[in-house]
Amino acid sequence: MPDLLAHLNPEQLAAVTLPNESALILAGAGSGKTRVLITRIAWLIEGRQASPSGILGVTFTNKAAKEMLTRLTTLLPINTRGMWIGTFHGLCNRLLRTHYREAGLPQAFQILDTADQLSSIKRLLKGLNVDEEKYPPKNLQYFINNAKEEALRPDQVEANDAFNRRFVELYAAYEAQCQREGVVDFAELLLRSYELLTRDVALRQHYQARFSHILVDEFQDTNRLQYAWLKLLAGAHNSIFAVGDDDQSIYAFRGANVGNMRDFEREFHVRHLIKLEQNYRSHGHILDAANILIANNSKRLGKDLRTDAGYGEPVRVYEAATDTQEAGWLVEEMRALINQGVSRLDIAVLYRSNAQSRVVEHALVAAGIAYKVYGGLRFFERQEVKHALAYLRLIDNPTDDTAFMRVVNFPTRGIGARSLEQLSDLARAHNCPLASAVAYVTGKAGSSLGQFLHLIERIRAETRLMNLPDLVRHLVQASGLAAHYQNEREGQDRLENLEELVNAASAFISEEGFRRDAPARVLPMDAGATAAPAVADAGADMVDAVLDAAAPGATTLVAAMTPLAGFLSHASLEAGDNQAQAGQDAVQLMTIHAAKGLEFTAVFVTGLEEGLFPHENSAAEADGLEEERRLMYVAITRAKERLYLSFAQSRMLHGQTRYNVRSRFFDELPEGALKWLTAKVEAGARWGGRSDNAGWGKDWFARGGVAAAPVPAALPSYVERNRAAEAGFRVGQAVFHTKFGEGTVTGLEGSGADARAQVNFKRHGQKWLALSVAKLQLIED
DNA sequence: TACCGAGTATTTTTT
DNA sequence: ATACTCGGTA
Repeated sequence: MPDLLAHLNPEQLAAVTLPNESALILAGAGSGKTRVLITRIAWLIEGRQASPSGILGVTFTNKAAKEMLTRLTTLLPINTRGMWIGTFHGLCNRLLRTHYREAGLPQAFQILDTADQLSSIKRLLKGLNVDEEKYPPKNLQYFINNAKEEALRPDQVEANDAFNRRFVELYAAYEAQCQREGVVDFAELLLRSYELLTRDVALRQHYQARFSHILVDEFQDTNRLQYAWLKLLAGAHNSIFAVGDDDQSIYAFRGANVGNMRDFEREFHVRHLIKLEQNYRSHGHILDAANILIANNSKRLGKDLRTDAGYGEPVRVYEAATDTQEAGWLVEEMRALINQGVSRLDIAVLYRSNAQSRVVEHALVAAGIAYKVYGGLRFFERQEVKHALAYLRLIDNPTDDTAFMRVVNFPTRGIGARSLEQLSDLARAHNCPLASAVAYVTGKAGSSLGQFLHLIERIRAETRLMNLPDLVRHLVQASGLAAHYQNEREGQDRLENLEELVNAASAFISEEGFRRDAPARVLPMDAGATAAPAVADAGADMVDAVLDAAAPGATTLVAAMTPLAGFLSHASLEAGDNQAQAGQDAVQLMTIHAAKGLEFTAVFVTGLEEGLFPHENSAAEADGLEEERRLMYVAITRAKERLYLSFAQSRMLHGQTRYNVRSRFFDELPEGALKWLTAKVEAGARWGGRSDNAGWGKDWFARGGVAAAPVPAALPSYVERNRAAEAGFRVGQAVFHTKFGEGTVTGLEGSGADARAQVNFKRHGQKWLALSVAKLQLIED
């Protein structure tokens, strides 16, 4: 036991050894929060305060869950199998797989990822003849997910106008469609298991009795539903050990609710709020910059990072004339670092938005420096992989219409849009899956559809006793996917990915502890679509059958899934790596969001310009600026030894040159920690005396916004821009248009007769208007 | 059915 | 600039 606790600092030690009651650990960047989390688990188990099966560890990403599990295994010689450690979604999937009947789901229910969900919604709208212009599928998707994350079913959503009432109706129709097809989306995983535990008292008590210790990572990122879910599992007696950092909350835009931290403190009567403020990552100047910057935020729980490392190098600041020059400069700095022996892997270029990577990439290519861009398509999201998965889904669940539609005519087999429309009409008329509706289609269309169905049934029969990798391999051939990509000019990569899918299946079997020769599916489903009800009724047998086939000692939880169902869940829940090219010693390029949780010896934060970072859109959002500042805080705290901040006076964006001012964040950093590589030009001097720094209201952006940006006199558009400004047009300005009504200027561009203003109208959204034509009136306030 | 051109929309993203 | 979607035509 002493070993376990050795090398912990006093705060870490206090956190790890807290008594069994709910606690909030405010863990700053680089303060060893993961270490505390896993040491806490190990300490609980070693001291026999908890058994492995009493532990519930929740994270947001699969990566974090995996790391927790691996580090735990190195720390403790025990087997971690009894523990439930995983993502919210992964754990909910487990719960629903185990209790699919109580949850009202078919055993082979499948998980829709975001793209699947969207195509499901599009199909729904088409079937109902809904005007997609008026009710854009994306908006409906957002509406549905939002409602679900507030734990609201259609009958609970408040709709005050006809428009929203229609949305609610469509939400209800979408739910019915998912239920009919035996699929759940991401939010549904959470909501279903939340409702299951709410409704089923015995089940709830069972799990409450089991999980005496609940530990949550990245607590600041939880949404309302996740918080409610945790609360439900905790019940009256279990404790929650919540670790998080309100200063690193950067996901409000997708529903994260930092307020959960305060609610948690209050509702769980947290007596111990422990702050981990000792930072083991960054040198002093870097930390100072981070501390001073974040102190500008008002809604904080409060925390200051400190380090034993010296001040180290100052934060270097560079002002470039253009984005190209900025990229050129950073490549030179990078060269110097590499010459000093810094590994390329230890150098990162961070930016606010993905579009900014391009100019940096160009410079790196020209300089011959290897680099890696994060954020592309992930493995399981590639079209060829999704096609193969759709076949797999159809084999496992014939009622999955999303999968059906995806591959019914891929590779092409002469089934056109007309036939499919006819088919979906029939399916709707008979209220049955597309696969079953094929029987009602007559004529030539009917026979091609019949052949497709026959193909699926044949593959299902042929693979009945196959293990998962063999099944996947066989399917890739039998479906015609392999032949299709062989004939395609650019198909080589896709073929390789399909081979990789076989490997992924193989790896999945090993990782999950399935016996290698266990069949991928256990129950015969050869009767096709009509077999679905029988499958749903066969639950207990199925579990026994899989248990029998699974590795000795495998948990029921894993065994409650067939290898195929498990693999399909895995594919939806863990989309895989999203790096462009893996391997090799390469410089890392990514958005700041993607960099959260990572650290690098040297970090370049680029594009620090008003409008870009803080992003102009954040002006319109509640607490938008504070979130941008937290993002900046995250960016700064990624750096261990060297931090470079840069901005450019002009930048190519959306095919247009924009002139920006340096980010306000420079004014919030301690001058003493900075070293300006270019002369620092005072805001006042640049702006012809305009250096108002009033509070930020609805026009905070206007102070440093695009239109007000000082432009070197030599640049051609300067005079015109000024003229526009003289006319009173500036970003943030409220305007009125006779047709579109009230709005706010969000951008200005062009010159003379071409001068245009971008206006965000309250009722009509964003529009570009030519100033010479549009009758825009200024609204004074 | 495949390809082309017009139109459009470009903050951040995990599950 | 660019990437993606959609609808029309070969």
